Amino acid sequence: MGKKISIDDIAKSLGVSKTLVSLVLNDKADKHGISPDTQKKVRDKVKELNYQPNVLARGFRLGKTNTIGVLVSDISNRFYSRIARSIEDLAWSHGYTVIICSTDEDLNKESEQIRLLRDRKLDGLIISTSQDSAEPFNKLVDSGLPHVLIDRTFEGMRSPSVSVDNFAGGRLAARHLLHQGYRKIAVIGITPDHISTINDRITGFQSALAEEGVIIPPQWIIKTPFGEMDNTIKGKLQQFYQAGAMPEAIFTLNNNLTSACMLNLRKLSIDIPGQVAIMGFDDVSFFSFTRPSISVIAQPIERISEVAFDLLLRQIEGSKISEKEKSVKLPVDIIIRESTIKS
Amino acid sequence: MGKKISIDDIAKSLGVSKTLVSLVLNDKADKHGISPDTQKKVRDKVKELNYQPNVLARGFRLGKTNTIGVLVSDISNRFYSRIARSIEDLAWSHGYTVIICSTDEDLNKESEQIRLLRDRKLDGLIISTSQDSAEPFNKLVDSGLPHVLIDRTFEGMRSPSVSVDNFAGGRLAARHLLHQGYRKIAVIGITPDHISTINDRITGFQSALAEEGVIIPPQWIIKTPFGEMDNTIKGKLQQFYQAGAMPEAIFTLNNNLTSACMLNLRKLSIDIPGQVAIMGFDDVSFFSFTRPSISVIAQPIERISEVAFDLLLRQIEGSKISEKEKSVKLPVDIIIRESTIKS
DNA sequence: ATGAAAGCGCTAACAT
DNA sequence: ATGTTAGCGCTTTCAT
Repeated sequence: MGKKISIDDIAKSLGVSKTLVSLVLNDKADKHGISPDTQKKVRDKVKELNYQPNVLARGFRLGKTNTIGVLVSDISNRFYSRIARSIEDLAWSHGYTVIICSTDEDLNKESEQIRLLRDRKLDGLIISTSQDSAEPFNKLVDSGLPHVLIDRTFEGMRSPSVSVDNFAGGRLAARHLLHQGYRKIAVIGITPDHISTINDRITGFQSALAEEGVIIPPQWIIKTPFGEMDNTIKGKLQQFYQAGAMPEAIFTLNNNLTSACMLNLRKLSIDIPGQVAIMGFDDVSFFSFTRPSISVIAQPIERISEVAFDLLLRQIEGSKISEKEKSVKLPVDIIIRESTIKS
Repeated sequence: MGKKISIDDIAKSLGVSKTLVSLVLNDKADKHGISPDTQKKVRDKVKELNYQPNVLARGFRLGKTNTIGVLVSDISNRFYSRIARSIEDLAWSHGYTVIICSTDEDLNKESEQIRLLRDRKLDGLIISTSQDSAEPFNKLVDSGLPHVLIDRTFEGMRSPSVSVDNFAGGRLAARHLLHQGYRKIAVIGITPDHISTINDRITGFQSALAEEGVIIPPQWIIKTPFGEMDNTIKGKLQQFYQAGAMPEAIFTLNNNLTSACMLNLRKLSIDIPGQVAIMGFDDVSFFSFTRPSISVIAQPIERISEVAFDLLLRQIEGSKISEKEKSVKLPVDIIIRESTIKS
């Protein structure tokens, strides 16, 4: 309706300078010794005219947008949507809005998105990366764009990161399975091959198995392309089934894999855990009421989000992050349900 | 590394005016009869210097940001995260980024977010609203901010909207349940009371039941506050159970309710569908491999997103939307699985 | 076929 | 304690 009120309008209607108004509005009035009276006058007028600062002009001037970006492989994946949700809450409470981008595990798409978000002068980025090397992030560090990697990281990377102890998670899973008496165990992960979380989970898993002299044959370490999950899993499962060479247990490396695996086992009328046990990585509320309910390694989602946001905010605000704080590794939990319990 | 290149830099290094460069960059060169030669020179230099336009300056000047907002009650709800994901893909393919906001079913929070996004000069909004009246949106229409409501709408509202035929969905569910021989049926929805989707589902459900002379007693129409789902449902279920007055079937009005209901029934060791049948609204992939798998009314998520984005884009681009197109209502499907089949 | 210059709304260095 | 002014980088009207 009414045309846009600018800072100038309110300055003029008060017979003061816009500097003054700007100062008051940005809480710098006291520092500049502007009298309480004038301050009040300004604030009153702002209310009266219902002045809304032009955020774009401000951002343009300052090169700051109060917006952060969250890049994940797929926002409709429950793990990431919960992370996004937590970050969103934290962000809003600090006056930031969040832009969400799904990268589809495509490293070029991710680079493109980072470029675009950078052009838009986002203040910072929280990224679960699909890159295959630390290099792009070391460049990011050099460029000075605040960011923190979550979930997936690289050895010896200079970017701050918060991840989970995937290796320990793998070990936890293996120990439990071993303890239940399973020895012939398959693992299902996703490609590409460089995803750190997947690899750490696998190596942790293998290391604990190895201690008991158990080795997973190569054909039982399955990796499926993102987007081909269902087909790959269906194929492999059928193949095992028809060959009469089903593993005794399967360790699925993220919640989508767990679901896809359950679904296809179900279709083949294979009993869980009677014929195959299932152990998943990532908990999802549904897993507690499927039948059987599903044992998982659970990640501390809220905590990941909190630490990541804190690390990001501190960078944005210009504080130095010490080397110690730079790579946070959070513990995981094992939740034992029915899908792995030998009857 | 290198300091930021501006349009001026490239103008100077070419000995031309920045007008010229701007014209070329915005594909208005031909209209202004700028020679192909010069155009090429400009484009080459842009590449050479790796010029990145300052999006903020541009947005400031134009009052346009190539950003749209998506407001939903909770981005970690699977239904909304899938909608968000679809919209995100569409948006990116049209050069837009998307800001996501969760409103927690809080109408004030939603208003606040709309205000903030408007201040940020977002080009448009796609909203699954928590408001209790059409009024704020009629104001939005007047204010000229492009937007479209999804999922939830109001009668006689002037904003474009795309929703699903919730009434028909309710009927479909009722018919199926009746056909299976269930008569004593409870319904679980969420508060607040004005959510159109919930109400339409209920009235549709009741209308089909009524045709067979079946009436749901008031105490079997349960509504739980968002955020209290689990507790409310647990309480009610226990109460029914202890009173020995379990309904024969329960119609849960969104995917979270369905999950919470399944989970608590499970905890009480109540057999589904033996003791109670469950029919849900909203499909989730997990529902096909829970045991029992869950019958649902499924919504066309991709389609909702497509239509909504199209409607929004056309507004942003300034085309008039005809009255007919303004309220799109999409059909729903019923997916019959095990949770409602009488054995 | 091309350029000069104004101005979008804001902040901050520099007066006074 | 308050004001003047110069820009941030871009688009666009109006000249030439």
